[in-house]
Amino acid sequence: MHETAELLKEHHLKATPQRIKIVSMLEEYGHINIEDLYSEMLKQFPSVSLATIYKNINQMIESGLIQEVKIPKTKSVFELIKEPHLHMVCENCGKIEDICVGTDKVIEEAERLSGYRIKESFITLRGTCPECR
Amino acid sequence: MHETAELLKEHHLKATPQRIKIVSMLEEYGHINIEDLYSEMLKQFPSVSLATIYKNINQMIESGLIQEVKIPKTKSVFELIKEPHLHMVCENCGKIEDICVGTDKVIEEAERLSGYRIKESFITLRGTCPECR
DNA sequence: GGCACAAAAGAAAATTATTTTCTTTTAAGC
DNA sequence: GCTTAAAAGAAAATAATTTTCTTTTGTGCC
Repeated sequence: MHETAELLKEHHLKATPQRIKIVSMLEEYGHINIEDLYSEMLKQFPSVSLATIYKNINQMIESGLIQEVKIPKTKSVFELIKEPHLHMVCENCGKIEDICVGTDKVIEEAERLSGYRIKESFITLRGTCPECR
Repeated sequence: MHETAELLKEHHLKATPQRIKIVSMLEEYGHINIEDLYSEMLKQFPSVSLATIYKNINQMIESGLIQEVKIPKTKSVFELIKEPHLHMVCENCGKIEDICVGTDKVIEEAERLSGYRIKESFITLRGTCPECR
């Protein structure tokens, strides 16, 4: 059995063709929004329902397989959960890239200044990518 | 004329009572979502329309007076634009606090690693506040 | 202070996004 | 292969946001 199916099973989700496709797309594209997910799915599953997309995305979030990335001024995208990273968004071409830079410093200082115990960090930086300059 | 009206004028927005109230609330609460904005407005303007809230919020965003803060797992809030800061969200009580900690280090390093020219940073940290521990 | 007018408010309808319900289909264990 | 709980799909329902249109009002100007 291929790995994507395994991944779903580990998260207590039945490995349906639609789900396998969703996860494959997340692996392929890294970040994808509902609209693109749906139109890509339609190519392979002409009768797929948007409800199926939403239901699956929500289940995958609940099971801890993926997370929503809310981006200022843009539609949310979804991504597989992996090691901590930050998001670079190009305001020109819309591309989103992960940067695995140590965010420990900000977190540490914010924790000290605020007295909060920080569990998760969501960092999105906007600017222009090298190709758009 | 009071300062809030001045602020609106500077942003080329007519100083209507409804707008003055919205800005006052943003000043008072710091962060507020559409729902709370609406229910607070209703107390003073019983016939205010949700469309008025949305239209004004959008105009204020366009004019650069406020910005939307998209928070993972929660409704967006709006805030007056001021000096750069990050957001601390308590996952227990939902409180949102601004922390004016230098985020320059991450930005600098992300810029170096990614080759992007960064213009804006959106940093949200989730955890538990001192009162909830 | 009163007038003129563009802009804003409010009401209702329209659109878009998301969720729910219900029936049919299917993956997974035996 | 058979059973069954879970998932897919279709359609309706709900929620969120925007648009349209008419009435009202803030602002500049006299």
